[in-house]
Amino acid sequence: MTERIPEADNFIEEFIVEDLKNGKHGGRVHTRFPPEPNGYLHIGHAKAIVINFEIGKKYGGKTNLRMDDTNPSTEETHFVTNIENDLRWLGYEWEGETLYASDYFGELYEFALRLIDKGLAYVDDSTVEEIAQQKGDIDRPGTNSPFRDRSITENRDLFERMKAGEFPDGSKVLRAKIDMAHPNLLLRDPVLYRIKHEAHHRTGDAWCIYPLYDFAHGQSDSIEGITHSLCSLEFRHHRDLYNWLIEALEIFPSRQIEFARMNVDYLITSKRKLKKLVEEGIVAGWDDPRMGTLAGMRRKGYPPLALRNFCLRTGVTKRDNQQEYDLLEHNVREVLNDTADRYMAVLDPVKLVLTNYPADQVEMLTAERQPETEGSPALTEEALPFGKELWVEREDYQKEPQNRKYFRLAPGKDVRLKSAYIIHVSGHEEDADGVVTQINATYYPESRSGNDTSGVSAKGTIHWVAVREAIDLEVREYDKLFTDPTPMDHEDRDFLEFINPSSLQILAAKGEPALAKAQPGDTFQFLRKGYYTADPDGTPGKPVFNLTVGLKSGWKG
RNA sequence: AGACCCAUGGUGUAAUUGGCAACACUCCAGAUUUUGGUUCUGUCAUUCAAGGUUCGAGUCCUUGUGGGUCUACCA
Repeated sequence: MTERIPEADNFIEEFIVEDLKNGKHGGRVHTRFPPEPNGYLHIGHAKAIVINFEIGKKYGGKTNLRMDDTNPSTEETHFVTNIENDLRWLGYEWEGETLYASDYFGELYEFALRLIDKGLAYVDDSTVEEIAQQKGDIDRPGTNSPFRDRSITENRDLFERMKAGEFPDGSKVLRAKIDMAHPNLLLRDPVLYRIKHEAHHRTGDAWCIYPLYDFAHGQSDSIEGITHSLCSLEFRHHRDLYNWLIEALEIFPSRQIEFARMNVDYLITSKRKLKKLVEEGIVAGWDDPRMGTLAGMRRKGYPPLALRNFCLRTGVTKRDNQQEYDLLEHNVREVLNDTADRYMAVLDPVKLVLTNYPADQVEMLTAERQPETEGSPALTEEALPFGKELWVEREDYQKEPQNRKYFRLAPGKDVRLKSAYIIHVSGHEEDADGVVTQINATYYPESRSGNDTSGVSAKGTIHWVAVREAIDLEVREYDKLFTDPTPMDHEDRDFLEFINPSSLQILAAKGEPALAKAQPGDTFQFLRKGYYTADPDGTPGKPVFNLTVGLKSGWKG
């Protein structure tokens, strides 16, 4: 077998390549994504998912999905299903079944016993406050617990009785016996097990003692034979404990490597804050398109490929980073430009009447739907009704344009109606307030799209919808949820002070009839406006569309 | 303040591990365009500071500066 090791693209892969070259673990690479099933996945998780799964894929390895469910108080099964859905949607399939740290409770308990037997763990009767007190300070060594020197026999007995349910919550914990003066506070006799007489979402009442993160995560990695355990920077200090436990327990040496989590402008990734947005009714739910959750971005219409590209292209390093919103949106547009079919919808309609067009005539034109891709022009398909009365965009009309380079509707202008005719604008009617109520124009009968013999040239092209055949659309125009790119970074102000009051505008729009077939999740480009995705709230009679991302506009009028 | 981590255009990431600092996004300008979209071309802009090693330093060393993380019976 001649194995070629792929070239490393970042420092984590450099470590992996190094391990591979040294023949470590027999050339095996095994990563994992270990969410806690107590909330919804967000863009930050997406980054971790992409890193873990892509590395697994790249180096011929495997990636597990493991629920880090060691705290019965906060975890629920329905989150598990959600996480699985999000992962599949993102485009990843994990190795085998979904795994659970709680499946290892038995082994973990044995590990604890092993530690006790080695004199490396003890049962402590101190209270939470006392333990915090003993911990010392950042520049003050801690002090030993009065229970630190219990005999192995006594520790074993006490721990077994903890498990048997003889003691109430909080009365005892199991602690590792390391060094109360260690510069890394995590090694000052960390708590390994706590008593919680609570039912667990999977193990039910089988246990009343539960391991803490530091005594569950690394051990789960070991049990699963994870070779590279990738996590975010804030776990750096845990690595010392992670390694200490591997040595003490003499178990499979998984290697923890930390990378910087991804931050994105205008998006928050704090579970607690996300929850607050939902609970205070600031957003419609966890899947509100303004949320940085995967569910929200899915509903907004972000293609999974765009998210993967975004995560991949922003790289993997150890420095704090703040990604620009523009880059996220660029990745979304890039994918959608290649994949979204094109339709016309008028978001802010005003009536346009073609005075020289027969009143009862309806013409079926053809429109280009598929986007033009390299080498193949846009395909022409699907009928598009045209008539005397049309809806056009209010902002596409100006009574007296100031800019000489304005090419859209205005008195005296010739403008192309996309896929239809060129028209000559004669003028408009307005109400007492000067608001335009109708635009009048004539059309050039020989200028029909596809066989234009009129000789008329129009600089501008606008979208439109035939009044009689138009269907009603509810269009939800989403904007950024916050007015500040980093609402969490203000020590003196709460992030809720930066809520964008106009992050959602609901529009009564007019769409071409073909749009009636839209299924929830379908994304289209509304010509000249943006990409819109059909929302589950829509009904057959009245589709609802969410703004996924707007088109860029080079117009600086 | 102790330990640990980090520092390259506006943002993010590269630089064959000591050999002409580049790519993407953004901005701006132009070409093409029946979407003021896409595509194409071009412009502006970068190594935290000081010292040292070296023919040569973004890269190695020292000191400093700035930022981050850590004192939950959460993960």
